[in-house]
Amino acid sequence: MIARLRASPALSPTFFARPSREVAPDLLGTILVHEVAAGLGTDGLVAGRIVEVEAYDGPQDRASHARAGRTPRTAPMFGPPGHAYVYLVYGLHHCLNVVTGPSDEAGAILLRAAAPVAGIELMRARRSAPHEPDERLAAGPGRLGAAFAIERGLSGADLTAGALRLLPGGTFGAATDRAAIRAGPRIGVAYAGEPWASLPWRFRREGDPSVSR
DNA sequence: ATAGGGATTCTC
DNA sequence: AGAATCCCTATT
Repeated sequence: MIARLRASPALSPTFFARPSREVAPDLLGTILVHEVAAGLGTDGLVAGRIVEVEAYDGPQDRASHARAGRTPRTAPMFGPPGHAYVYLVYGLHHCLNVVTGPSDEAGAILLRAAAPVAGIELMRARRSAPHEPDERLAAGPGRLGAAFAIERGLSGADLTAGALRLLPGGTFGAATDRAAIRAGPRIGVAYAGEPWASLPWRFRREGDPSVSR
């Protein structure tokens, strides 16, 4: 399993070069992999199947971090597709996004939850959650960040090549069928006002136990 | 320089 | 329901 994950080619930049709300549902079922080099304490490979995402658009989307235009923190959102945008929320949790659309047009997709497929004990150790069921270890954007050892230094990293990457869905096990995808409003964006707060830009696999609560 | 607040999670 | 906790962004 680990060897196959290491050998699999990642999704290409062209996959991400579309509007975030179009890429978002296609991300369900893809596999997030992060290999951390030995010697850092919590080294090893972890992987999980993406089961929940949220699309964010450019400055016109008042729920998006791009609403203030290009700033030091959000610069990756205006960069090339397929790269990471990482931020710290509430001073506590690191959240991982994938940048979409062409360079100079802001767009990103927040990875909100994944079903663990490899490195499960490593995820449990990083989360310091000895009694958490396997399927809940990356159930939520902050939990996913901790389980996958996401940090701000990864913001701007290329997710189509490198230690942190996304693999196509369907390669390992069944592909996610479109009928099982459910759309709804994004979480925690009431401050954006209408219509942004109600747009159905959160996508998840219906009934999957790893979706956030 | 400083104030206000957040794309969350855990515990009480 | 409330706390934890840091850094971003806008304003003075």
